[in-house]
Amino acid sequence: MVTITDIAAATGVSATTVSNVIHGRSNRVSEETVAKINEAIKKLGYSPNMSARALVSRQSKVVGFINHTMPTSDYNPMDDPFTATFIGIIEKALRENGYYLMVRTVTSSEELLALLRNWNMDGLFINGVFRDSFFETIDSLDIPVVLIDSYIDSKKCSNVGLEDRTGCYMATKYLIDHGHRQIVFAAPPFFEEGVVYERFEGYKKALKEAGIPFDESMVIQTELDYDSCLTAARSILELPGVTGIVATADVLAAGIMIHLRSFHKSCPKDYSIIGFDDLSLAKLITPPLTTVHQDMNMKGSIAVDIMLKKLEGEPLKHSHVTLPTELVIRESVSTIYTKQ
Amino acid sequence: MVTITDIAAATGVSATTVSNVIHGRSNRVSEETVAKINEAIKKLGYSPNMSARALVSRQSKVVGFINHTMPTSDYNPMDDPFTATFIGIIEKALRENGYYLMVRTVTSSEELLALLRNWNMDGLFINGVFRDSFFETIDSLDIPVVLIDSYIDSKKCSNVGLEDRTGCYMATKYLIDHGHRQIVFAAPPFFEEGVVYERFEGYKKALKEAGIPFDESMVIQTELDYDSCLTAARSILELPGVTGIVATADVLAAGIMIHLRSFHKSCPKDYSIIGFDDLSLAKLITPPLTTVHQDMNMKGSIAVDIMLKKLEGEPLKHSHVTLPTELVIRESVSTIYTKQ
DNA sequence: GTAAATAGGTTTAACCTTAAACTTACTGCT
DNA sequence: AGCAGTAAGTTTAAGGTTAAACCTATTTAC
Repeated sequence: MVTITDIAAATGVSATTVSNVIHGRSNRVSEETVAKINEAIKKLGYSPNMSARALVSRQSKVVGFINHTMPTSDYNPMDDPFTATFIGIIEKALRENGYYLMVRTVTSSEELLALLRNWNMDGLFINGVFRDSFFETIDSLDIPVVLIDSYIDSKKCSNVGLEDRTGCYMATKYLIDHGHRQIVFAAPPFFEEGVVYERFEGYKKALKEAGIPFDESMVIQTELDYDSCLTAARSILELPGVTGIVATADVLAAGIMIHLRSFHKSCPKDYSIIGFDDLSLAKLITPPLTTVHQDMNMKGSIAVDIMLKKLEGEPLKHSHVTLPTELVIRESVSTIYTKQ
Repeated sequence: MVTITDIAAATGVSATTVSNVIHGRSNRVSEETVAKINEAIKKLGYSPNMSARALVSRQSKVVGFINHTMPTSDYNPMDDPFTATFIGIIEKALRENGYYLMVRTVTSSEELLALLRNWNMDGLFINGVFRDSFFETIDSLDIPVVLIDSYIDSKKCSNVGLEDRTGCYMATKYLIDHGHRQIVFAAPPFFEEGVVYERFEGYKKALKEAGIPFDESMVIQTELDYDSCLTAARSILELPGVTGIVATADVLAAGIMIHLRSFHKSCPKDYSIIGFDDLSLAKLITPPLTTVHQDMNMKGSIAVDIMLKKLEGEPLKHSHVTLPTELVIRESVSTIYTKQ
């Protein structure tokens, strides 16, 4: 391993002088020496030992991407295509700015705190649903934190999220405007807080505005995998009069659609379905899925932009960003003409 | 920050003794002291400073997940759903064994070497196509390396891959067995080496066995995004007599399928299509896609298993693992009856 | 002409952890 | 009694880097 001392020895100066050159403090070093040192660095192939730097400077240049899950869950958070895309985007931006990305799943506050002590991380992206107790831990940290899709109110932590409520409101309203009155809300079982809660509120708001009474039995809780969608489809079949379905994820919409078809119910003839996310999948299924679009690239680049500004100590005005959603109209919704 | 010295002070012993307890070398410490120290660790909330450990021990407990791309490319390697799932799987296993995962994209040997010097990584997963020069660098490393889907022959590096050739052979043969003779091979433009090359060989082998002359014009090079699939579909339409399509990715198969439909060509009536990967997508499109299945969870867990064994210094017998593929028959292929 | 400032450095100590070498008190054996 | 062996530690040095304090020769200011 080539160290700063090796460079110093090779150029006949002290380690500190090499360090000064590396950090661009060249006002303290003659041009000639700077040139000599840079040459030696190149020739000997020196790169800094980040551990030593972290130890002395208490800054590691490591940013964590944290997934928070329940201890019991063996759900793979990376199965979500958005999480993955997101990581790709932030890794690139961090790298271009001299930072490194460590990916980690934690199940408790203690694990998170231990992780931070382990690595002296400079900043944190935190993804996933979490309880209030976990939030308190996050809010007490003194490093930059950017939350993703979190609905917890914090002065310190930034958040990058979506107009979930409005998005789902638009989707539901679109169905209502097309004559649907009996509309199922299909979602994974996280109604108490966060993204699903907000979307649920949007759904209920659209119903209320149209004077349609909210019916608890219209809520279908389901996991997102293919088999769970079958169960969801069965439940929907048992509800009389349903013509519309709002699903909080495209995979859910697509899964329900395909299983309904296996029961000889077609979309949009028998059921009109709207998804959420606008995955590439949405265009590829038949019929193409009407869905609420979210711009993942935007989400990623805004999140990393906030992080980098925080890391460089720039003051931020808007650190709670809520990105707009957009209803993308394709062919999974039909109009119902009611006799009147 | 609570350090080992704080624990030492709190319990009235030396730092070394605390270190010994932490590392389970308790034969050198009395039971009473062990208990006292453990209590203090818990109470004060000590976790080791990994930087200091790495500095002195030259082992960082960091494993890198490296994507190799061309410097010019702004393709996001994480957009591939497999890469993401893979990362999720290995992160979990590494975590359970006391390791940390750093995700990084590199574009050259120099970047990789610098990264290794930066962090003293203990091991490396390397993903993506790479040239021979890059391979030489990898092969010269003295830490465990597990390659993913690489076809470069190395004694030192392990590899976890797929029976790509056989998979694509089966797909092509399946089309031939169903009466198809004019079969397009659609793939991204990496034919010189690696995964695509192997699949291409499988395609040609099936053709040859059936006595069908290979026709260069049947090869369609295309990127995987939705719009590129349109171009690919157009090219296919211009080829007279084509009835079958082998695509090296499900997204490609699905994209071509949907665009062919926009030209009023249906699958499997006008074109029979086979994909590769068996993404969740494959079940959700219409018609459900016949495709070559690969078991990503298996791939991930085998890869991380090899890595962990290597990290613990266990000797390995089989470190080049080629996972079998399986043709999953759905509904995107029809039989052609030729008059004779 | 002399003090002050500046250029261009060097020396030292610290960051936290660990391995190696060293110490001390006691037990057991002959 | 004398010695080896062991239990239970401690001390020291090292790992690579950096900030703070220090040093020396030359230049500038008046």
